[in-house]
Amino acid sequence: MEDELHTPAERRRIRVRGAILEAAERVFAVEGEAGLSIRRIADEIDYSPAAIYKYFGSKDELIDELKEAFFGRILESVNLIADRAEPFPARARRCVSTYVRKALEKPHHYVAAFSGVAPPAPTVPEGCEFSDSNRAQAFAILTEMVGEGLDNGCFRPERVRDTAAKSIWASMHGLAMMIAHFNDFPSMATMPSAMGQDDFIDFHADLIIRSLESGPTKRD
Amino acid sequence: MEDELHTPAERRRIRVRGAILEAAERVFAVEGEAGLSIRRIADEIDYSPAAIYKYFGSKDELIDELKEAFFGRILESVNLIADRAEPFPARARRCVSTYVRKALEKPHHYVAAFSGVAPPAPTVPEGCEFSDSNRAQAFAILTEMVGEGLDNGCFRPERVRDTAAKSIWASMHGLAMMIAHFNDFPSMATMPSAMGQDDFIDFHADLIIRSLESGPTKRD
DNA sequence: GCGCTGAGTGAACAGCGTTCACAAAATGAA
DNA sequence: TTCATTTTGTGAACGCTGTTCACTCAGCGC
Repeated sequence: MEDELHTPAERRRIRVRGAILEAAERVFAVEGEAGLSIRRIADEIDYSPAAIYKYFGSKDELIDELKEAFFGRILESVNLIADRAEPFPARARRCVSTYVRKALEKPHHYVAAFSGVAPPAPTVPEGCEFSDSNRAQAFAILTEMVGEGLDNGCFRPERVRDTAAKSIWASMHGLAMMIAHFNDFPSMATMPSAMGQDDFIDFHADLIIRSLESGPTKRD
Repeated sequence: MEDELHTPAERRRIRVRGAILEAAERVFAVEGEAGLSIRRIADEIDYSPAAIYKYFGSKDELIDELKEAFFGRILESVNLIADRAEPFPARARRCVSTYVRKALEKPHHYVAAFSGVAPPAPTVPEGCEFSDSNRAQAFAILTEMVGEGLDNGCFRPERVRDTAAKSIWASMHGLAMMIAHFNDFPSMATMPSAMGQDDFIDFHADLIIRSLESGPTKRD
């Protein structure tokens, strides 16, 4: 593809733009949306705050790019698992647990990506953080996975694929949010759990996939 | 109990405090955390911004009270269902769907309540939004429900109660967040779904409970 | 009436996102 | 090279935010 940009001006531009993103990423990962200010980024890269606006239309636009890129990386990892040669229900569980683990590598990113509330009216999606592309891809991966389970005879056929896919997404999203929010989940301070975080992710993934499985509940 | 406060000063104080909370609640429900400022509340109740600080230590403290109260109301509703005389797996599903529906009555409240990220280190829980009381209650309701299912023989006994309870919480939390974030979930713009939001909540609740059920997968 | 405690206020501080007029630099054309 | 044009970067400002502080004033016990 035509990725090479020739003129020095173009190369300088994408380099500075990259530096802005990189500084923002660094601060955001540690301090979250609260600790990230335009002036902070400007300090970090030795530019004036106004300079940022030559590269990004607004702070929201900049942050959206961080979120989308991160979410894209999550999907990439899940895709790698989904395409692997591995017996099916185990592979499905692995997709779920991979999604959750990847999301938790940058909790601030993940939580922020889902922190907006869409307007209730059927207006233009203004508050929505995700590009249709990322949403569609997440959805496509899961739908394909469910379809495979149905073809295998591994999943009950009574429900349509996309509904089940969305349900899976909701459940694994919920776990990622829970762990990100309560740092000690599942072993909360008020009521400790015998199970560690890593085992719990696997347990949860198992429950999610099991809810779609057909036949007697066997376990490996 | 001794709820009656006698002196006029005391009564005036709780009245003004209530007015602040009520104004904040009103603005917050419609415009979310972004639209809620101390000056806005002050305008709404015809006080000066500084006056708010005679009643609340900080804006965060005020908002935390809104979130906790709302979450408490959700739990109240779920508790009502949990205590009802209804055949078991159906009642369990109803608890889940009630939680989600209640949460979605004020999406801004619910999302905001879970939007923080806890610090990774084993420090004092500073960023945590929930009082131990609310967390513990949510957890207790679900644990008791799972226990009942185990005693019924309705649930598989292979896992401990509190682990399953937390898994349920995560899954239903995920659905509430998804719907709050994507206003059109589950029927997203890129890939429409045949199922409406209400039916989807029931479907998801069914999947969650089903994942714990023992025996052949029968449906009513 | 006197003193005191608490409610309420206006002004200010530091920080925020953003804009704008302007300087400096890089670019393309002659 | 020289000139004109476009792009990149800046300092200062605007209006907003949460919060503090010295201050006034009303209500209360004595």
